[in-house]
Amino acid sequence: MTNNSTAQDYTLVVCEKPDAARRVAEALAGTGIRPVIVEGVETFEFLKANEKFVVCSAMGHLYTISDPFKRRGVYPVFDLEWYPVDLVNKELKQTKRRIDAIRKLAAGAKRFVNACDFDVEGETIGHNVLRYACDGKEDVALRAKFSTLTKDELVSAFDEAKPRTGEGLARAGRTRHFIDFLWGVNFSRALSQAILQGGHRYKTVSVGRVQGPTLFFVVKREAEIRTFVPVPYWTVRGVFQKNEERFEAPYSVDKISRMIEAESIGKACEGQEAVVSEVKRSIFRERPPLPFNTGELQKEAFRVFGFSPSRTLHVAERLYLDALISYPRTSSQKIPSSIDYGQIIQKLGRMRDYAVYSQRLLKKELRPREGEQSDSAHPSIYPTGEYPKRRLEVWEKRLFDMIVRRFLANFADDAVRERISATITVEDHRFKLSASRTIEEGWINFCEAYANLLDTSMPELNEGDALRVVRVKCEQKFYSPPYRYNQASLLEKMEREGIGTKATRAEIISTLIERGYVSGNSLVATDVGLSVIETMSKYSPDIISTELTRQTEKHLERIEVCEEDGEGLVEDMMRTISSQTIALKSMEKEIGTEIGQSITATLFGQSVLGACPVCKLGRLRVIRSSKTRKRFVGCTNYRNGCRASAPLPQKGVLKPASKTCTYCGWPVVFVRLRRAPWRLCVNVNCTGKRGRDRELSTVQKTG
DNA sequence: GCAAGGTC
Repeated sequence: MTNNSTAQDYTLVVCEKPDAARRVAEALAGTGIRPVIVEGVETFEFLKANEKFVVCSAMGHLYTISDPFKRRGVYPVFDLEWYPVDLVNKELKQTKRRIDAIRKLAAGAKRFVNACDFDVEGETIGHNVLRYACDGKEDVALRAKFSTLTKDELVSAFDEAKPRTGEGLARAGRTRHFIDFLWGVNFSRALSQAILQGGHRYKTVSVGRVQGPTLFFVVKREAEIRTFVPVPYWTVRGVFQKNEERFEAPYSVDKISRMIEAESIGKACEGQEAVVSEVKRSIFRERPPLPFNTGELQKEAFRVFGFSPSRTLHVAERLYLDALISYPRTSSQKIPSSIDYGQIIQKLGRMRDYAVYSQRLLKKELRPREGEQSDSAHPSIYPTGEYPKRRLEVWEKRLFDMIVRRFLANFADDAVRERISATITVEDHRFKLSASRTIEEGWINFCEAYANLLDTSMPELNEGDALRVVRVKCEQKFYSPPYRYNQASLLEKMEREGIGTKATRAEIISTLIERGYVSGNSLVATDVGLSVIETMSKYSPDIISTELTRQTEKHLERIEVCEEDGEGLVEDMMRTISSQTIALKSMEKEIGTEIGQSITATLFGQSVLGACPVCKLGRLRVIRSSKTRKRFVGCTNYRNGCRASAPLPQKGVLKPASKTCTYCGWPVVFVRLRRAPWRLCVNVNCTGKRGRDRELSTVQKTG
């Protein structure tokens, strides 16, 4: 940068977040930084080689796209505009202050530097701020490119900053915003409208480029489980005796597909002599676990504490805001030397729980184990060494401890383990036994509670030992269906498929749960989830396929390097979305009835008795009056005028029958009260019931 | 009361 400024001139530096602004200022100025509050927002002023700098920051995206008309019932919408996020989401007052501050500072600035994270979203954040808050400075601003917030890198990034270098990146980012809004908002509106048209009450139903495929993963798994046919197999285990000790060892083939084969092994071995034909000992090293990135921390906290990924991210966010850990949204598995880990380890040594480990590490050369993945904006998640200034909540303490111990373990020695495996031979059949144990704890000692390595044992066997075959056990088993996803394994699947980001995957899973598409600890696809997927596979298979993300990414990469401008891509997508939503709209009522019914079934579960014979649209369900606390049958379509209702016995367990009443078509329930279940058509006017009404009223009186 | 992506 040139140095021809007067004292009033200044360079305005725009960072992505407050934390980055402070570090940029510190790196460039060294000392002499003056914090200045503008519109309630902290900015930093300093002189560098006699040139004045003001560093300010956004707070993530300050601008977003929206439908200018905001009529949620109208779809498809294609005319979208960029807006300050506080106009779209009124809760975000903070971002308005940020924009005001930047606007004020921009008025007096002579030069502009975009110093947001150097990636697609960062470039977009900077571009939009320069364009909308600084009156079209996006083309004249310089771009400082850095991949870590270290002093050396920041200094050279500013020395080499050039204008118009991120155009492609910004265009890719802005296109991504458009694409996600077009697909997501249009189809979410279509589904929500359909449900209203189908005669059901309003319920938020959504799909999107990431939600769609993620839900589809769960639904596909659900289908695999429901259609799973258990196939039998047999296992064979030998019971052996050495001196007085009896023990079991599994056959060398663990699953045998035919019973006759398994039994013939038994027959061949029983009553025979067995010999320990081989004993192998091997020593191997177990390397320390890799540093935490967002996904690994979420998976580990789920495995050990049962924390959901979104809870983990929230707790980590708190720890970060309290300066206890580094930035928690990162892909990196690196611990760069620039973070001065020696000092951190020393500081951690002042905490009682970690003193021993700290001392041990400081005696040796510090070299962390690192993983392959990196992140352009941040290193892995590590403790800062700061002492908590408030009393941490139990869950915060747990996560903090897990992060500290993982960090310390990264510098510790390998663990040394021993594995023993023995082969027992009977005629020409072999049985296998093995065990492993830790010889030198190394890093395991640093995080014993979290290490996932068990010591196992086996009887002491030596080569040549003669054994008695006491018995051979054949057992029939069945192949099991695949496991349902849990929140951690679904997150892992999203990572593998490359959908969502480290910061959003957890949130998207939470959204699927909130929408009622999936539920439970092991994620079961609900009826709503199933019918949303069924509908979309008919009308817009694109939005539930990972292929949409794949194709989009391919185009975005070309846009990034200016081989494509993105306009053709967006137009193509608009045409697709247009025809798909029109097709869906023509079937709105049918689709809505279907999804609406599954919503009712999912939300009210067993309380739904069956279709309403009066309005034909709603479903009859058991309702408990909030006034009288009594239960009765009502129609889910009550809001739209259906007054179908019926009294119910107040005592006893109700179970809907699968068939309707042969006389009147109303639902039938089984009532179980003390004695055997009693079959009841809920319709008081049922023609098949003459004379039996007394029965019902008697029960009601007793209730 | 709609997406996904930043960030608090």
